[in-house]
Amino acid sequence: MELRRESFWQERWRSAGLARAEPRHDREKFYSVVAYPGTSGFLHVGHFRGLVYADSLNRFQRMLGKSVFFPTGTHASGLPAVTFAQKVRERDPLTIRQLEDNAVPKTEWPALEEPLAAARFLGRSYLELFGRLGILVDERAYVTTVDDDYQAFIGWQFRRLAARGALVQAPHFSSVCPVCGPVSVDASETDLSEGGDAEKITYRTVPFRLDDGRVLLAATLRPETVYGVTNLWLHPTEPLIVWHHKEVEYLVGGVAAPRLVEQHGGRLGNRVAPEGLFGRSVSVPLTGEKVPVVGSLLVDPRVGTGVVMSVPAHAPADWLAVAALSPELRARLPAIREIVSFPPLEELAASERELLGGTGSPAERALRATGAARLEDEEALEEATQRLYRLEFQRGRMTVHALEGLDVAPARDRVARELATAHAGLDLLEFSKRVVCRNGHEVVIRRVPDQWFVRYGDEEWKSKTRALLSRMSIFPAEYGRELPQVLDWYDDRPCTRRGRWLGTPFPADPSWVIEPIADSTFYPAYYVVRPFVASGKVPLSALSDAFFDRVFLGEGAGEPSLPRELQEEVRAAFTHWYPLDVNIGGKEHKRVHFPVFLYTHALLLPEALQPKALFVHWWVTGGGEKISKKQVSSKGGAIPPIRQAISEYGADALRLFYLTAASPGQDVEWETRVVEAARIRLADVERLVREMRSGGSGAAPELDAWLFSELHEVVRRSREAYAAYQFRDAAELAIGHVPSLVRRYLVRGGAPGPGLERASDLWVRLLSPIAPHLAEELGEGRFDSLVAAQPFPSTDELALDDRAKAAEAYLQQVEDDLQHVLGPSITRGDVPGEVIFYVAAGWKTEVEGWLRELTELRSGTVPVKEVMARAQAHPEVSAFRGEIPRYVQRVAPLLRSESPAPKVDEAHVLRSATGYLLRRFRFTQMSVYAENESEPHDPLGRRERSRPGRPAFYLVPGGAHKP
RNA sequence: GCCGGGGUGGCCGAGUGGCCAAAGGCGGCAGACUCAAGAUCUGCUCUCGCAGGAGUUCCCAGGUUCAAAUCCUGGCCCCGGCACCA
Repeated sequence: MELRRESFWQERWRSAGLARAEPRHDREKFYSVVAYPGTSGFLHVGHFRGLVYADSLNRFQRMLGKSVFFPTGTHASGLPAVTFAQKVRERDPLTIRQLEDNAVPKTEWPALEEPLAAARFLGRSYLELFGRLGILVDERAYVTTVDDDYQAFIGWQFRRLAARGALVQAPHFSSVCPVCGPVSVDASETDLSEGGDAEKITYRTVPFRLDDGRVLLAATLRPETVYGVTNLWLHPTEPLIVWHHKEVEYLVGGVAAPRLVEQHGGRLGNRVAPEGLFGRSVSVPLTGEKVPVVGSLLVDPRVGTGVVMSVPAHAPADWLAVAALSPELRARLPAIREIVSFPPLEELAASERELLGGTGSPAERALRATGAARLEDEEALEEATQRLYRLEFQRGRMTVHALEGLDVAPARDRVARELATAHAGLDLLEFSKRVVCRNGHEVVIRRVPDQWFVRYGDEEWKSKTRALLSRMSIFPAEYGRELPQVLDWYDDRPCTRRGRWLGTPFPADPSWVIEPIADSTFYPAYYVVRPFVASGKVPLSALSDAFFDRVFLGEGAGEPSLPRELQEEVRAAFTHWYPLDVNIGGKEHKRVHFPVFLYTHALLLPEALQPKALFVHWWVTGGGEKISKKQVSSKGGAIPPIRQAISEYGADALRLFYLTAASPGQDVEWETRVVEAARIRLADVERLVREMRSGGSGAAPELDAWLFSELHEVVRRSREAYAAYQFRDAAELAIGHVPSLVRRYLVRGGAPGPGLERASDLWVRLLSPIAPHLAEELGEGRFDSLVAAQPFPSTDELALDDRAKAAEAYLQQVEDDLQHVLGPSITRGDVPGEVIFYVAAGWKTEVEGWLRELTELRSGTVPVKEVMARAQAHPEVSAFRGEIPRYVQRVAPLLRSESPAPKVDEAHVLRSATGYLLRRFRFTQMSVYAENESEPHDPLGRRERSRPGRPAFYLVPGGAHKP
């Protein structure tokens, strides 16, 4: 099939209105969505996996006679389009390459420098690409999240959430570029040039008061160790800065000071040289003990507050630093105290035992185990620290009086709380690594005192969501097992941002913009409304809360400016398409989109309208990683742009690749040779179908009966596969299994004719959800409509003929055996001879039947006696008493792992296949005897070998035998 | 550490008690076709055997079973999430 024919068929589907969803109350419906793409740039081959799954499923459902609704939209909210536009403005090389790859004329570039325009443009380009892959989308429902009507919908949704108590305001720490505004720190790095994988770390601060009233503010991740502090460390030369906060003068490092101001307010004061502090005492919070301040190079001024608690018994670095102190200094420190104990050694794992072997403090023992002897042994010291900290947290128990008997983990929380109550409780948040925004500024963490949250942590709401989940089907099942746990840890989520984001203004305070995850939890509902708005039937001005209450909730009298019937029509459309049958998305949605989607539906809709299934698929990867834009290029990049891939391999080949390269719960590596192989498989299918129709006399009725029986099974299994979201199986049946059946039919002497004509028409329909373009091409002129509008094959169409199937299975077994014996000589074209078959005598069937019964009764032993007893009572079998014991000995062990031989007239099957067998194995002659026929030619005594379903045969050397 | 998923032939990847030496694809080998290459077609692709057989395999070690890639126990390793940590 020529690839340009694909666009021809796409046009035909369009003009036939195949994708247009009309509520049909006389039919079942099917409504699915794919998580809509964001607008960070052009789509690549990694984006289409879910869409192809969805389209195949939708096409299947359509062929079942259902009315199908498949809308899409574009998720333009947030920063991606802003960043994209900016990169266009800057003529960023990678972005320019994308524009060129996607054939965007230079004259249009200036328009894309504006974020909204860029978002809309990208969205249209997505829609166009969907079409090119043959994905049927109802474009009348297409919407972007920056459209006015969508924003009216989101406004309603948030007012509804607020009315149900689902929103709350609380302080929050969010990532901000001090110059450019809020940014999102995540792996996609849309807003960043560096540090997308950074995590937020929360240090607890611990105030140590000097006798002059100033406070040295230490930062720690292990506040419970305050009970083991012997001194404070400061960097020997780095100056400190005074931080004035609520009447207190804190002394902190120069890096931490501005961070603390971002997060807690206050103002900065003078610099203070550290020298003046060395040797002075500070008092330890909670214990009141006095400890000295000491200088040490172990302090990294960039981390924490630059004021470090020294806990030598439990921190290897502190132990080393204390050991290095002069004796005079050393003498001023209080005794080193151990504050944590461990379970007895025998209860620990080997690696833990090794760490804690020997004597001395835990820090000392860890140092010994790792071989770290000096602060400069960075690697070993790091290992000692990591392992000890982890072990203390997991297995340690507090021994200090105030916390005695508590495990370390709860002790840590308790001390943190006590410090917060007794003192200011000023946490310090820090990134785990440098984070830099797109424009090169370092990103900071800023306290936002009045952040809006969606209350996903609310227990009542959560349990409603759990209940919804328990009623749903989740594919693949592993994700279903994972989801309850995801809900367990789900907590309140910030839902608004301030800054130059695209999105809907937050209703209660329009200075906030609703953030991108939060505006995409209920959109399948809006798709139903959108066509009414797009067509002008419902004006933008009518999209009031009263309207949405009426349509989605069935509450209230509706929007007064709209005719009542119209609103009821929209309401009816909503209740027709809802509940959503399935939401399809990639694995990146497992912990973000899908949970909030469930939450929102659980809250807003009654049970009957809540979604029915989730389907999650893994990624298409390049080089083992999620495909990045950098890899995608028309000029020799590892991965071609989707446009190029389509024109090179064709939409159907790409679809087949997505459907068959791996099961959904598995990443699949993009490999052009595999896509190429898919293209070739399709070409084979096409050739074969054309051959099937080349006219001819057909085949023997038994062969047709066999083929139809096999196809009957194929149809049944296909339907089961789609129902279970096993797209790979469905595709493999249509593309792999059917051709092998047809080839067998042909090779068995079947010729094109009525049987194959019929089979081909069925096959074409089977292909339609998988390779829809090819199916149309092969179905052209053979149906009363487009193939995509034909009914999916039904098992009723073809009779299941067990006898025909059994006969063919028997013949294949015989062929396998012959093939095995003849081996590669056939390929080599060696001179074959004559073959003589000996079909097993009837008594063998009888005996095997008995054996099957008996072996079930007495496993393990060979029941010769029982068989003989039965044989005595059986006149026909008893005639062969002499042969039975040997036969039973040989066959009994085999039966356990064999299924019963098909019941067929073996001699008849072999004789009817004579021509075929002669041809296939190039025998010169072939004859068939019954084993107990009077005088078959059998010089080697082969006939004794025969078993039911496994005839014995004798390959006459050189074909010398003449009967 | 907790939870979830996994470890299969040269590679990718199906397979969850017996029709499994294990689908399909990729790669490799041989043959057909071709002036040739490519594409295509056919066969082979764990070891031994060359009369349809035998042996050894599905991370490792045990176990259950007449029968284990599949079930159980223990261990090692990998991935994801959470927790923890620097």
